Amino acid sequence: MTETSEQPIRARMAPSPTGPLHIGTARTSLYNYLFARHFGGTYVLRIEDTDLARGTADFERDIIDNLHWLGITWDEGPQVAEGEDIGPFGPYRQSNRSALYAAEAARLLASGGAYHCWCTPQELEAVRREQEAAKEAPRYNGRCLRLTDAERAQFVAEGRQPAIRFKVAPEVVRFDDLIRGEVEFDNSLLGDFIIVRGDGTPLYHFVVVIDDEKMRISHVLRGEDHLSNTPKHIALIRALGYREPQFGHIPLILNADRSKMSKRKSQTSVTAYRDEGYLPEAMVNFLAFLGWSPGTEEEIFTLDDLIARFDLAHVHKGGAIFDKDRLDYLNGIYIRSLTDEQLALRLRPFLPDGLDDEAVLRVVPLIKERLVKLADARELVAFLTETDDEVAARYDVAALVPKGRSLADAATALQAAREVLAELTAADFAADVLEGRCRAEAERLGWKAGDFFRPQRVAITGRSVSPPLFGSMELLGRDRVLARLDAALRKATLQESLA
RNA sequence: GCCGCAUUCGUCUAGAGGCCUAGGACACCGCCCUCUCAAGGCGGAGAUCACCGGUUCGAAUCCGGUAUGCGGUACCA
Repeated sequence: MTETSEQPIRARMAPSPTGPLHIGTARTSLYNYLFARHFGGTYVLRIEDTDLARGTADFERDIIDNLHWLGITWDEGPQVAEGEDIGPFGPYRQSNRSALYAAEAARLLASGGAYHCWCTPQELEAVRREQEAAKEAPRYNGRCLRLTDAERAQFVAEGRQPAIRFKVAPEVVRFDDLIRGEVEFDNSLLGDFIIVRGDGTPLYHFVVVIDDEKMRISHVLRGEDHLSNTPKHIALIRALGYREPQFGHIPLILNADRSKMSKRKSQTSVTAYRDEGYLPEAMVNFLAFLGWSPGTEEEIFTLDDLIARFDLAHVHKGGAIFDKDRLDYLNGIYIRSLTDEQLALRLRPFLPDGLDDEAVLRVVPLIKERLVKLADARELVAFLTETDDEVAARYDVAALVPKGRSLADAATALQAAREVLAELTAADFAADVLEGRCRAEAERLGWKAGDFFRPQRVAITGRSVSPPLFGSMELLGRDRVLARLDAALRKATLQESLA
């Protein structure tokens, strides 16, 4: 396979801190990580913060934190936001590498591989419009390549700051994409492009090539949106005398309408999913399968499983829609695979402080298989922290009444249950005991158990959907259960007397 | 417009010429279980493998064309 070249494998992720960690970036980072780890290679994090205003520190922090959250680790690069770089090829933030870029630009200028361009944005825009009107490919017309010394002097005198433009050789560029196979482009269609702005800051296409070379990157796995950019990069690589890494372009993650996943149409920040209570295990498993499969029917994979099994041969070529239903399903699987102790720990940040750690651990068995996301726990356990009044205020008396029964019936059942439960001591208030008593009572009265339990469920939790009734009662304790039953009884009789 | 890439159930996918009357999973529907809701079990529906034409005894799989979608075409990354 092509991926096992003699070169040591070095892969990288190169996020730009222009926003919080994006789902697409996370997936690309994951694939690179899996690839590097699978082959025992080195993984590098490079922050692409060329020419970005301040305020990016927060985004860098978000990106690094969330990559860590996903379980992705790297051998070189900043390990924490604003932290020191680790690794022999730093600095790993492009904002700290300006001198390198300037030197390489000067080298290209000296060799004739690039030239100064004095054209203003307005002039370029005008040319572009003309070309479009003439139905030509819009590309640089090469004016500044043919400038006379006098013209050049004139621009300098005007105080114009030249950009640096790369001279693209008009040749067909071919490369063997790790995922798509042989791809070829005609670079004569490209036109010379700018690599350094008039203000001296370098552009993406230029710095990415320099950094990948200087950081000895052997394999560049990136989104398919870069496929068309690759011939530019190869042209630059050749002009600079660099070694060509292997390129692989992975399919895009799509919005529901099949366009490239975007903030406008989808929830794209990893943090947002994290805040909803998705588990990193589920996220990783889900993301990995958006564009890759092991080639079998297995579908539950931990990060380590993925490292062991990941291969480029099974990476798809077509894009994949981000299907939240499937993420939900996987999240449930991973939630249920945790021990109660582990789940309690993960639930902690999602639950009110009023519930102590002990209480959280006790309620976990009741809600575990009812959780799609960790945040769902809030509503499920609310009855524990709500006051008796708050619970009573949540429901209408009609909710107490089982189908086919009257309010008077419900009151009777409630009263009967109250009496049976009141006989128990606080110490005997255990789910199995409670259930036994209530079932016996239902039978004695000739009620179906489910119907008999309904008014109690509503009275105790304030909701007609709740965790298992008797477990809930046990957690609440004798006094509060009786108080809530009494409150329900009062509501019912009050209603009856009004009727 | 030009260039490039892609195209199997609604979705994620298995599939590398005969094992495919196309398999799994999610979602959906039904039944079972059941104190509600879930979880779980069982079953159902759902894809003329984008289309057309080749190659071949045989094509979802190979070739060509078309269509559609997406991406790129910036002094964005």
